[in-house]
Amino acid sequence: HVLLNFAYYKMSSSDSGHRKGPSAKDNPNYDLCEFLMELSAYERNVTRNTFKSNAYRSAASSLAAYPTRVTGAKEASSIKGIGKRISEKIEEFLSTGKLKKLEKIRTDDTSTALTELTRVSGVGPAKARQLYDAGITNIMELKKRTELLTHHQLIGLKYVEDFEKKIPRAEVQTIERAIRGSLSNMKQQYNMTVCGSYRRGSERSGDVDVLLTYDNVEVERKTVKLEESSSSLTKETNAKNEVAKKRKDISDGSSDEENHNKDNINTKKNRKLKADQKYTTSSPSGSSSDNKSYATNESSSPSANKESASKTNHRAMLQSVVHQLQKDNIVTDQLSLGDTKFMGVCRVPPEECYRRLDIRLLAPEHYYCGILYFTGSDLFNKDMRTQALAAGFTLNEYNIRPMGSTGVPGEPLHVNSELEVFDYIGMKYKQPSERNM
DNA sequence: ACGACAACGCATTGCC
DNA sequence: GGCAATGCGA
DNA sequence: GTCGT
Repeated sequence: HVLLNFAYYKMSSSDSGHRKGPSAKDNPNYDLCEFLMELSAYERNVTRNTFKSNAYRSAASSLAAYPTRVTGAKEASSIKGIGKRISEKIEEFLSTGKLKKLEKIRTDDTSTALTELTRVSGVGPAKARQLYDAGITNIMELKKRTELLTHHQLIGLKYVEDFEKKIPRAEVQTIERAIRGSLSNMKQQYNMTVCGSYRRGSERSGDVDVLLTYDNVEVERKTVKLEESSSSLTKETNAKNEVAKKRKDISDGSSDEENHNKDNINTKKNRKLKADQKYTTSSPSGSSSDNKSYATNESSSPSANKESASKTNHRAMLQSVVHQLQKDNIVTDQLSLGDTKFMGVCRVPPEECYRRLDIRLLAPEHYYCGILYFTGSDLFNKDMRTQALAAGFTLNEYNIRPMGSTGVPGEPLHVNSELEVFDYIGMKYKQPSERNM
């Protein structure tokens, strides 16, 4: 049962025991939600029917939000996401206390094995099947066959127990402080917000989801640099002006509810242009005297435009951040690392558990749509996107754009706070804690 | 009866 | 080597 | 499996 809860939480990344997060233990249909989630896991891991799996999960989610105990099939099928087949199953469960289909699944060796193997992060339905075909039926056996695993899966195996444990709110705060402390020692300063269910006020989180953005002055400086070293100036000049404009927008930005902007101080040190700065695209060169070893690639092709330049910068910046966190013994392992997203593992002693940590690096103009999106909840986002469409906008994790009459999205609107997004689409602002849907 | 069910970043594998 | 497809996660 | 067309 622990296992199934895990699968559920893993999918919903929501909290529990607070507000009305799906399947809080006090919900009157808790047992029904549980068996639906078990069926969801079965469809995912065994039959590999994602849509059925999602349908069961969606049904469980609706049921979790239902205020009273369901008493029969008729009542059940009135709930969104619950149709004929599921209401029949609910009926069976209510009258007999069990489900024949589920009893069978529980005793099925293949099903049991696949579900167990997918406890390992990085092992999905396909890999689990592959391992099972190789004769591996549980985690103990898997530990003897590590040559079959990718790097991600090895880390997942190493911490399989820890990753199933929820993170108490106080510990998320500890981790947050540790990261802030570590990053404050870098020359490049970052704006940071911890999102996910934590930001919605949850007492327990599945992982720590950090969003970072950088101050535009840095981008501007580099753009200038590119401009100087470039033979074709037009594009770069435009890019510079555009960035400068946005920079102004942000510094002018009225107060937002979290004061993000304010704790991101631009010290003179930051502004100082190191003429002799060594830019490298590779090794962050380790030396503690040069934390700011992310780089522009000066030797990049002369036609380098804004996009390619910022891409290069992002990659180096995120690498630099991760490097710093490793140096300070916060990040212990890495699952993946790219231009915009790091996924890995952290631990802040004296805590013994290793925790999943995600870091996303966003361009400043994407920051507020980013924290909105990554704060969730999933259902809240879905609802908000729908309302956005109704109001003539399209909203995603990067920006909000007006929908032209042709159906072609227009240019992204400037956004300097979460509130502004709500305003655009005529929605009353909701505190993060009010977004648990 | 029948298609949609979100879209995407990163790692790995498959293919040329 | 390069690019597409696949798996996985969230 | 459910929903909308």
